[in-house]
This record gives sequence, structure tokens and C-alpha cells, in this order.
Amino acid sequence: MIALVDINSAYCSMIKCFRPDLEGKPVIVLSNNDGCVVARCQLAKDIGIKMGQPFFELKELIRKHKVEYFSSNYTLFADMSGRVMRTLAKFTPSMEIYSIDEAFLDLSNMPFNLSDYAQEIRHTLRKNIGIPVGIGVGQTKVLAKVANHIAKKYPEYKEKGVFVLRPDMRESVLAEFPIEEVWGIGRQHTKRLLSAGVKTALDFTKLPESWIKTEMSVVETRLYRELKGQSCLPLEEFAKTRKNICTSRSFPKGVESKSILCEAVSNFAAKCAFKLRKEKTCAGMLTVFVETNRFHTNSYYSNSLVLALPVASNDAPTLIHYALKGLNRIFQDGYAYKKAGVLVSSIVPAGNLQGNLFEGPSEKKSKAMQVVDKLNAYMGSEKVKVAAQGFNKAWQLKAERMPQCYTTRWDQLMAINLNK
DNA sequence: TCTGGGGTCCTAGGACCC
DNA sequence: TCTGGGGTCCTAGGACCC
Repeated sequence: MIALVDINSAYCSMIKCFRPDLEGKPVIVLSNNDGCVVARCQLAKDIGIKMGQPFFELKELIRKHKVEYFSSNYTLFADMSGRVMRTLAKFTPSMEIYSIDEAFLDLSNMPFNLSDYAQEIRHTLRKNIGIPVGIGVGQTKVLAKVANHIAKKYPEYKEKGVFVLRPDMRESVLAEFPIEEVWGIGRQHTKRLLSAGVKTALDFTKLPESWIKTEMSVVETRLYRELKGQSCLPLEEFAKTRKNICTSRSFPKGVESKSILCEAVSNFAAKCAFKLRKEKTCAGMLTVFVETNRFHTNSYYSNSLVLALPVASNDAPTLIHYALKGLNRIFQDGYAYKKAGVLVSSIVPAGNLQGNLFEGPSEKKSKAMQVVDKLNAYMGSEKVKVAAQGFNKAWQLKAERMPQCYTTRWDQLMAINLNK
């Protein structure tokens, strides 16, 4: 059996740990630029705030219900996630960290009652970290997802926060489970399946496999088998090296100046280089892209360019050089750019780089970056950077209500006022 | 006025190879 | 009239996930 543990309203809960005064109030967390809603606590869901809803549409609702809203502090979120994952690791011989707020735990051959064991996991996380989770247990990952959904949504299990989907219950549970709630069935598939008369997860499992194979793809075929209790998605204990790394941002206001856009793109390329070094990999290709406001369809411009590097690299100056070269070719005067980004791909281990006839990997460059990383680790990130990255950051993100770094900075610890 | 930022995998079609 | 049978690699677009 496999458990799926996931944090309730993750980003909201992570902030609430350090803000007990928020108890009983609707809380939401916003995306970069305070653009739209990415997390809602239960009270916020109850008053009708939707996932992904633009913030500006909510101003009235926020005033009316005194909704507390926050910008995203990824330093805090990553640290809190780490605490949860390290605690979970103590409960299982092997687990897969699926996302910042979810993990699959292998609970096969556990000598305990699984429901009690899941409760123990829940209580430990609540007590030691202050984080609430829901836990679903099933024979496969997809069934664990189904169980988790039930544990969080259905009132009779919500109190417990745990649902164990035993094999003998599978058909009766799936008969009540709407097809659109199944993990891997999105909007488009839902449309197709509904028109084929498939309303529940059980209906789906009753289709002939050949239909799924020809009408859909192997992805949905795996899903189909998983729902029937046949495991097709193995637990991926070790993170694979990523195939793409992307750094992109929307700008709070359109950027018309080429020099500012160059600074922004240089920063994105430097960030990609940093991420590559952190994973001990190099990229052989680089894509740079820009676009104007997608919601202004009358004068929309978007373009991208892919460049092949002569030798794969994770060196900031090198990636910046190619990113700017690309930007030069796609930049057009007279537009207000709303978003830009750099994506690196063809990722290979940094250890054994393939040179070409004229050029090998540069040891000099990689040593220089090692020194830069060391200095920045000690002095604070970006103390040493490439001049092209600039200083004025006219493109910087909007973040009006940033939660403190409660767990990673001495000067931002939680303060308790004893005089009250 | 205002609308995020990452990822994955699959398929189809074109260009090319022998 | 008839016109082989394999492959690979790349790209764009679509679907999905958090």
C-alpha cells in the first residue's frame, strides 16, 4: 500500500504556524507580483475565492470579509517543506517527494493498522512542526490520490484527515468518484470522457483498454490500470536530473527599454546557471523568450530563440552572453514587454563534458564560478555578480505583503509580546 | 489599471539517414 | 497502373501536474 501525504492549504498553513493570530480568519497567498491566488485556507475557499483568481478581482471581497493576504516567500515555504519531508522520512523505508507539499510513502509490509499509522504521522507533523496534512492510502499512487481526495473533501473523513482505500472497497468508492477529480484527467479529457458517457472513475475502468489506447494515449492507459489496482507508476525515490530549467518573470509594469530588458534577461540567465551548478549539471541549449501582455490581444507580440552552445556550460557569464545574443535578435522596439525568461535544456552532468574540435570545457571558468558561489554563500546571495545583471532592477517584482523568513533569518524570528 | 512560475510526457509531422 | 522498409532527430503543440 502507498500513502499520499499532502499539506492542507500548504502556503497558508506554513504562514499560520508563525501567526497564531490568523486563526479563524480567511487567509490567502498570492503568486509572484501579487498577481493571483495560489493558496487558500478553508475559510477563504468558503467565501468563494477561486484558485488562480486574479488578485485585483478580489479587492471588494477582501475588504468585506477582512481576508488576510500574503505575498509568496519561497525561502520560508522551501524550509517548511523540508521539515515536513524529513519528518515523513522517519515513517517509511522509502518515499517520493512529489512536490513542495506532497509525498508518496511506501507502506507495504507495515505490521500496523494503516489507519492508526497514518493518524500517528498526522499527529506528529501537527505537534512537531505545526503543519496539518491529509493522508490517503491505496494500492497504487493513483488510488492513494483518490483516497487523499476523499480524506480532505468528504465531511465524514475530514475530521480524521485519513482515508484508507482497501482493495475490497475499490469499486464502491470509484463508483462515487467523479471522473474530473481523477489525477491526470484534466479539462480536455473530462470533456471527451463525459461525451463518451464516462461520469465516474468506475465508468472509466469499465471501458475496454483498447479504447483508451487508441482514443487517448499510453499516459491514460497507465492511469486506467492504476485505477484498477495494477501499479504502473513506480515510487521514484531519487530525484532525476531535470531536463529543463527555466527562470522567467512577469514584470509589474511593461518594460519598453531594451537596456532594462537586457538586465532582466541577464539575471534570468545567471539564475539558470546557478541552478545548474547546484545540480552539478551543464546545459547545451538555451532559449530566450519575451512577450507583451497576453491579455491585450490587439498588439500582442511574443517571440523566442533557441541557441546551441558550442560546449555545454553552467558559467554565468557564458549563459548571459548567449541569452543577450538571442535577445538582440528577437527584441523589437515599440513594445511594452510584460514577461521574459531564459530556459536551458540539453542538460548533462558537469563531470564529463563533451568538447568540440576547437574548444574544450573551461576549467578556468568553472573555478571562477566556484569562488563566486563560495563568496555568495558566505556573504549573501548575489553579492558578487556579473555587471550585465545591473543594480537598479527596474523590473523587480511587486510583493507588498511578504511574510517573514521565520525559520532562516535571525533578524526575522517570531516575536512574542509578554506584556499583552 | 491589475491576470504566476515552474515542470513532465506524448504525438504528429517534417527532414534526414541507410 | 504500379512506387519499400526501416530508422533518428527535431520542433511545435497539446495535455497534464503542482
